[in-house]
Amino acid sequence: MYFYGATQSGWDEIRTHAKQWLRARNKRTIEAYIGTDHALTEPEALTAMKQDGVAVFLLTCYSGIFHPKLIVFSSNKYKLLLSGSNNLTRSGLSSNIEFATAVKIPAGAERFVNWESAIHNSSNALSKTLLKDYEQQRNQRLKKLQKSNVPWQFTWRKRRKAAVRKGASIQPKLPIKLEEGTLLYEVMPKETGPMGSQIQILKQVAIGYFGLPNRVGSSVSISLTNVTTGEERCLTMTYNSNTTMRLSIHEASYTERPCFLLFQPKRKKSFDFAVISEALDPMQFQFLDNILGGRRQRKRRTLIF
DNA sequence: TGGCTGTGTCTTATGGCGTG
DNA sequence: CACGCCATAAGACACAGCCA
Repeated sequence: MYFYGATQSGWDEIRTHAKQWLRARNKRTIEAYIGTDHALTEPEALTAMKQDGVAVFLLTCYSGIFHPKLIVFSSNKYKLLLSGSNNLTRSGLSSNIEFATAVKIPAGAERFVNWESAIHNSSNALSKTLLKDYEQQRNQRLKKLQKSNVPWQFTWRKRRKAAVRKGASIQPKLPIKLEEGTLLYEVMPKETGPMGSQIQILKQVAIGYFGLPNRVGSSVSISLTNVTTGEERCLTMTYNSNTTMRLSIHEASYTERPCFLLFQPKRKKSFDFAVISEALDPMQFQFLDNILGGRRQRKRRTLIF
């Protein structure tokens, strides 16, 4: 496959099917040629693909922008080309308006074979060094973007927002159900941490919801599971001397904002959580935004159901 | 050649400070 | 009290040097 950009959530959309496809017959392989232009491709996606048995190549020697969105199924006789407008991203595979078409060509079709060969010659197999280098330059770029106050997402003002009427009874599908005990927490545009991963927790919420003892210096360890990715981790929340309490949620980085966090208690000091971002989940985001009153203020909005 | 150890670098998690 | 800027501790990782 050939993609201008690939994200972790995009690969998550197809990884189960890809792995099943690989296992179904002997000698099946997947090769992925991924672009790095505009820093859309997430290093985590490349690592995950490689771990799942995909031969990953990064485009390194070309002019212009590497822009294809193409999947090729090859057999001895034919090649089936699925070419479209979507990248290997969750929004491209699920929520965007995209177009794709399928074309069957003979396996030896000269012009396409030459194209594939040219792409292969313009790329390098993903190595630790290559990945690290891309990751570093991408992080620097994201930091610069944040510092320059340029919003990550550009949306034309004339564009109408996703329409979920206030008080609408139809609830969009959320990764975490809004039931008794669910915490809906707004992420501020410039929360702290190197990549904006640190979320400050309101005192009332830290004590009342996460079980932090009400005295300076006390701390609580909580286990967090991202219900979208399945990642589980243990984090510490401390009552700092300046009455701030924080959590490092790297999924709520600058690139995902504006966004909401949803928490649901599982066991004692153990919570499921999900990030609902406006860019990736516009309907869900709008729905939650409406619940909180529909207008972001200087202070964060939060609600325990 | 392989294992161990010390050192440096980078990333992530955590906490302090200034300010409104 | 809480938002946003920043610093730093802790841990992961890479790599060189040494020795068996």
